[in-house]
Amino acid sequence: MKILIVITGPTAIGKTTVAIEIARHFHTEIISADSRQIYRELSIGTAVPGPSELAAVKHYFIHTHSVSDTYNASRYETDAIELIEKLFEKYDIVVLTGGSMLYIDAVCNGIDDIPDIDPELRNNLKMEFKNKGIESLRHQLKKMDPDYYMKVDLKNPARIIHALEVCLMTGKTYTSFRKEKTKKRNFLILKTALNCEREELHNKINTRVDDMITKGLELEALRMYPLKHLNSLNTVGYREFFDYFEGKIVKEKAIELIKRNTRRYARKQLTWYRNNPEVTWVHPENKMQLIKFIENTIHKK
RNA sequence: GGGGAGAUACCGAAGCGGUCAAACGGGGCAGACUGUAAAUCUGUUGGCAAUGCCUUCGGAGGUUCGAAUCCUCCUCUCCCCA
Repeated sequence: MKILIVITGPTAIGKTTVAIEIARHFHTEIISADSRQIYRELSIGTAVPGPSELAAVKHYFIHTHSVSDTYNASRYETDAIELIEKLFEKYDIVVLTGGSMLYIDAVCNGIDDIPDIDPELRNNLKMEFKNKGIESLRHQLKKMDPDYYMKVDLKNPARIIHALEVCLMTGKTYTSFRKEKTKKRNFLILKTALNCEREELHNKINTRVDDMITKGLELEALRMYPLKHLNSLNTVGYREFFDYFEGKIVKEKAIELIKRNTRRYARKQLTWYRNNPEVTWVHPENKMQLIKFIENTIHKK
């Protein structure tokens, strides 16, 4: 039986270090599940593994794309599954690590097939939202896909726009694409997540952000400033600096906001799996517990 | 030493006799989530055995059927004049 070991958890908890130790222990490789570390222009602000870490274990999906490429959870699913199958020809165990919960979900459970959306169409809908407000979008969705209209969060423009763009693009309802069926994978998935006391996590986040600043996050963000409109740069650590560059806030405020927004991001990540019984929680210092847990599972199978 | 302004929940800040456990903002916490997901959106935020009860609006008294709101004294902060 092939096993995919998922190691996730909030940002700054120490996933990289743990994943490397686990991968070395089981003599295998690491697939990154991080929606921002895939961009080669982003290093400091996304805390990509350093050269020595990348040399210690082979990593995939780090710096593989450009911020101007379109990438999303569905593409990641396709790419990752293809890679996982290839790696399983060589290894019995593969490690998947990262904090992008939707990406991990796409690999574990699959995501429905929906045609690619024309960027212009999306833009038009965005403009419509800006000019006419959400009510106009709701009204259209109610007509085009009443079933989904009943289900969606009607206050969330992103959801409504997405459903609408699918309807307009395909001429079919968004509901018709939402099979919501969990895809069966031909390998076992072991879900683990790292976590610690909230205060400890906040300390880790603060020191990490300070560290990013000394490493030159400001300059990295400045280089990205001309591309600030890209979704890939709607990212904690960059957008706060963009506001600073535009004189909207002072630098100290930007740094403070990066810390706050990172904390919030960590909280959202925790919410994703907190009540999921499939997930085994481990303290990042407790690698032995994690290794034992994995070995026990292997022996049972 | 003289004059003035103010002390409100985690923070900032409204309220100026009942409809106040107290607007609003921030922060915190909780949650949703299927192609933008480090995104987007929502709820909650004195305590509890909770359609009610208890303790709160610097402190101590007082007026009143009733006070965060009025009066007296005290403590502290800020500003102006000396």
